[in-house]
Amino acid sequence: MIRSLKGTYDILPDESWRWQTLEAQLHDFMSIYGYKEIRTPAFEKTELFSRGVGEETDIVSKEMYTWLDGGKTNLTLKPELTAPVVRSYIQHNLGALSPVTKLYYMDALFRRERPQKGRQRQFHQFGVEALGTPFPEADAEVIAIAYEFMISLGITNLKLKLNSIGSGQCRTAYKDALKEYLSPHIQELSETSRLRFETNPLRILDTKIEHEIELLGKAPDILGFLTADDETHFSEVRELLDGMKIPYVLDKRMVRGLDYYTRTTFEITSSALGSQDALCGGGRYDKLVETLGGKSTPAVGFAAGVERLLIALDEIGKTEEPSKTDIYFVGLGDQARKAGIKLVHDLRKQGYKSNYDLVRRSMKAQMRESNKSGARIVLILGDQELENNQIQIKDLENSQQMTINLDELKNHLYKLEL
RNA sequence: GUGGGUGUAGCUCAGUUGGUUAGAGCACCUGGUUGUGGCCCAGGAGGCCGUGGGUUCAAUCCCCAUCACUCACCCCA
Repeated sequence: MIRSLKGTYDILPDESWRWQTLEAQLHDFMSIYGYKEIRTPAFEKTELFSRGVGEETDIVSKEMYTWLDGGKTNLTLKPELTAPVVRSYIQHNLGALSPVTKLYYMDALFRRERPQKGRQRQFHQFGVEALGTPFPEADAEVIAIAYEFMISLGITNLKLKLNSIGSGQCRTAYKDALKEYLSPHIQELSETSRLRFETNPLRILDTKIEHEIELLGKAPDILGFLTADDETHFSEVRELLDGMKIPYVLDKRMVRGLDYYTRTTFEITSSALGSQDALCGGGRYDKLVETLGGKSTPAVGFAAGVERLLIALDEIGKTEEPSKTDIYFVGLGDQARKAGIKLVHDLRKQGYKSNYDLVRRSMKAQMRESNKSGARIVLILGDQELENNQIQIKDLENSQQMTINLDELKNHLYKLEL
């Protein structure tokens, strides 16, 4: 038997309606905020990610599905969505149409990791990017979208974590200060932390090892290194969030895994998830457009994990699947079945969700099927009714049944508000 | 890449201290007289007990390997 690959899975009919619902909610929500959808290809040149996301990140260094196309071009299944969106933004010069470009997406992405709860190799994210503005209003709007969308879905136990990692100059200064603080303790650090000490010291802040956390408690504070401008920006973001009554906690140890972030970073977690508890992560990336060859364009955005959202929604109880069918036709005998097919065809053209038996089963079986289908109304047609141009109409909720003239069927259905 | 757990029916799981026809619940199918669902009752279909090897008179059970799934680490959505 050929099975789906590790870390990939099928969304089966029992599950797919939840995805459809979520997608519909997303589209509605984004139109309220004035964001437009963008869709980019499933694969890109590898260079886009190594340059955009950062050579040293885990994503680029060990998680990408990369191959040589036609023996010469290095391609990669997208492991991340911001870089492709920015690539498209530059390529089509979207910035020329308006000072601010507000985009959203929902898409599949690919990372070669060991799967676990809330982590697959092919998974889905939705997210937004607001390109073209350096102002805190944009940070606040993007954070508000992430937070309020989850609230609107009914997810509880949300925790919004906020931080600022400053911009260029102060980051360099902070890195030095952090290294200076840590260097006398370098023997106490774990192997990975020692490696990061050389490659990317900020990531040491991410550690989950107890004694390292303790050690870092006395480390210099990144907020103390922010330039005056960075500081103003950050406090305005907070002020705007306060004004919108969006609750957050400051987490100065939160450093996002991708290289392109500047200033504001944030993350939303939920205790409904397992160990992979981040529902959403994002922040400002003022240098990325430039890095990818566009003109200097400040921007801010986030991405959220769709599978994780669905897990969180599971925890608060499943919603009912919307009714599958309204009308079920039960036919007795060849003539009636044939007449029924024409009748159902007609009803379907009028938009009624209607079904009939495709395997020529007994009446009892057809009645059972009608019940299972969730139909409210059963139409029963046999030789007797056929002769008299009549049909039986049965309400499955109260078991009331009556014989009506076929010509009056539409009126009856209309009255039932189906 | 590393570690733990688990592989028996479509699903959730029993079970055999190694012994001949491997079980339950749910789901599915067919019936319970003439053309009527849900509840109930009866019957039925559906398993190389993950795969390969070893021990044994005998393995679904014990041993080894392997694969898959799963959770966790790393990291992230």
